[in-house]
Amino acid sequence: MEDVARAAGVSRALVSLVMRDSPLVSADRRKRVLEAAAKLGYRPNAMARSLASRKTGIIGVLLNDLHNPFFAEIMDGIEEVAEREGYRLLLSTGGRREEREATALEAMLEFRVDGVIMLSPLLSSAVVRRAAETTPVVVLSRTMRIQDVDTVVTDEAFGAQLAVQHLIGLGHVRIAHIDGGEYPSGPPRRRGYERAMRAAGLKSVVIPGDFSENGGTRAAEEILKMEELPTAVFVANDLAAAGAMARLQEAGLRIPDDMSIVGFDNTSLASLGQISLTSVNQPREEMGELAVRTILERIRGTRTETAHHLTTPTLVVRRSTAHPPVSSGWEEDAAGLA
Amino acid sequence: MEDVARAAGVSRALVSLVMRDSPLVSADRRKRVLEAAAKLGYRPNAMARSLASRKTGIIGVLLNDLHNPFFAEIMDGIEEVAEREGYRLLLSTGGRREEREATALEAMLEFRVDGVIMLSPLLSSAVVRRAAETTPVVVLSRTMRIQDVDTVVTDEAFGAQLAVQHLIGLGHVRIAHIDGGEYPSGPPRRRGYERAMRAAGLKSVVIPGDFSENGGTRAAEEILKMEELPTAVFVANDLAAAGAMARLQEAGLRIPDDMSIVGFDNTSLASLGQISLTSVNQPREEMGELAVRTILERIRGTRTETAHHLTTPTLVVRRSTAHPPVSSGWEEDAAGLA
DNA sequence: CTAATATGTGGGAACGTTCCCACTCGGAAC
DNA sequence: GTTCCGAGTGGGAACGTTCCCACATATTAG
Repeated sequence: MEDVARAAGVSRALVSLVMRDSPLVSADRRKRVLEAAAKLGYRPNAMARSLASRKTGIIGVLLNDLHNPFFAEIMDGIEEVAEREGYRLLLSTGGRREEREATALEAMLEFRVDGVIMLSPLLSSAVVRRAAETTPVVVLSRTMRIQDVDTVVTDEAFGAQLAVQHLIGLGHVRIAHIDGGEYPSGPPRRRGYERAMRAAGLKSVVIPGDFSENGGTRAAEEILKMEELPTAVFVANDLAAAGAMARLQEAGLRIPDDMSIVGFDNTSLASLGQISLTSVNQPREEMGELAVRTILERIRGTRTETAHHLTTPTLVVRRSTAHPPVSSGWEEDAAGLA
Repeated sequence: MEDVARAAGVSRALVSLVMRDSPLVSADRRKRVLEAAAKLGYRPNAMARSLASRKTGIIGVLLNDLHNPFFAEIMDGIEEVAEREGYRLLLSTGGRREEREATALEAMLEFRVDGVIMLSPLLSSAVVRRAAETTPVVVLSRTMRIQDVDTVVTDEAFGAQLAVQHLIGLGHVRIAHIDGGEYPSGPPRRRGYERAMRAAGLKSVVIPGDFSENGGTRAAEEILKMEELPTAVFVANDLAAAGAMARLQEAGLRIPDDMSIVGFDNTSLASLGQISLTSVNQPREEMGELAVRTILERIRGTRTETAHHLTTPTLVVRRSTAHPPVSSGWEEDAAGLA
């Protein structure tokens, strides 16, 4: 910068103003500075800038699992707003392991990011609270009621109810649920399922899962061992639903003729032609955008109360659900129920 | 840091040494410093540290498309080695748009990252060359022969040959290719296909595609319009293969009975039960690890010559390929060829 | 023609570290 | 008992910016 100033025959301060394109510089000098900068191949040092200005212009995003398309789609929304608002993103992955997540978070805090967005974090709420003392924090896709920690979540339980009600409406009565274990969205989805079943006077059957394809496959095996097969399965997410579906088909069941399946998240996986999975949609891009806006309010100090945003899921019907098989003998009763 | 030093009754320099766990500090003082730091909630400022030490301990990773599981799997390898070697990752996405990629790259350079790994970048080689003048650069999954730009690529053409030879071995003669357009891996895969076809004395038929699911679907429509259908299709990547497969099945073709399909990348998509796609495997995790090691050699100055690593693809056979239908009347000729 | 007001411009002190060098101090060697 | 040594410690100058304030210059009003 020193060199650029000298080459352009101005002071350091002026170069600084030009680099941040401040409007208080005359067109003439601005041009001279830019030319000198280009000639010398000068590139501002973001570290020094952040140090001096005490802000980084960076929002940290704690990503859990790069393999789950759900997160990629939320990122689309995050990126768009961040770019528009002139913020950079520092992504980091937790790889579904709490300890690694903590390390990644710590690194972001050492970088003095202006805010942190956590996607479905595994972190204990104590750790999150402590982070929030230092910098604004927004948690996405996990309910969390901590002072000064804003959240953006979908009404997971309601989504589960939509799924169950859709199946009931088709005439299903024996509806099983492959759950997501204790990962953040697991319990609320399970509760939504149980509540909807109870409301319809039906019996809940929960098979443990873990949001992974393999988990879905294993759970499907459990189902195949049941002495009376369900006619429909509501699975905690699309990935597990795909796994379960594959296993059930392999066992000779036709989907949806012999068994209906509903997933959750409506990821790109669900819309694949070969899978064509009925699924509960979350407005992912919108959620990502909302998260950035929420954190910007904090960063800019526009808001100080804690905010909790709840988005509403919808159901997307595809070819994996249909009426239960006639042979099951339940159709009429079920129709009556719907 | 000042405060911590005062609280522990030592000098700033000593605190600095403790924070970097230098061995030249007595156990007694170290303990005192750590306690003071914990009590005051002190967290070193990574910006200041980088500024003073003139290195960041960060490797920038320019990611193209978060939606493609291929990149997620490479990231697994990158993360593992980076973590083990004590480097942080600064991810950034280009979203398959050259301009955004350039912005993201510029941002990394402003941060003075210690090196940049580019995954299948769209960037012009001039831009890459310029970046390489500032900081070590490794390009992954795109051939590039620039002084001081190291590369890690799979032998794409060989992979394509494996795919074609597998189909020929099964007896196919009319084998079409849905290509990847001008995205980095498109041309080498197309050339590999053409070469293998020529070597077998067969006629190449290339349908344009773009590595996306939709592109695959559109290409499949082109195929359906052909007056003599091919009995096998080699698609430039798994995503497009899935799209094509769905469209062909919708048109009533059975896979693999009526038509065989081979993909490329062997992503998690290919192994999904419903898709079960024969695909060319790239050692993704290994490639990620290799990329980090390669860049570390540069960062540490262990090597100064430009390095080009070539990994060898393999074929993973699944249920999407089989002998051509007997009715095609070509089986015997083809068997003779194989 | 002077004073008051816009506009730009420049210098110096932060920002929170690391790095370099000079120093102290206890113990070993002569 | 002096000298020497090395482990451990402390002070001051970077690192490359931004920010604050004072200043120079040109423009306008009285």
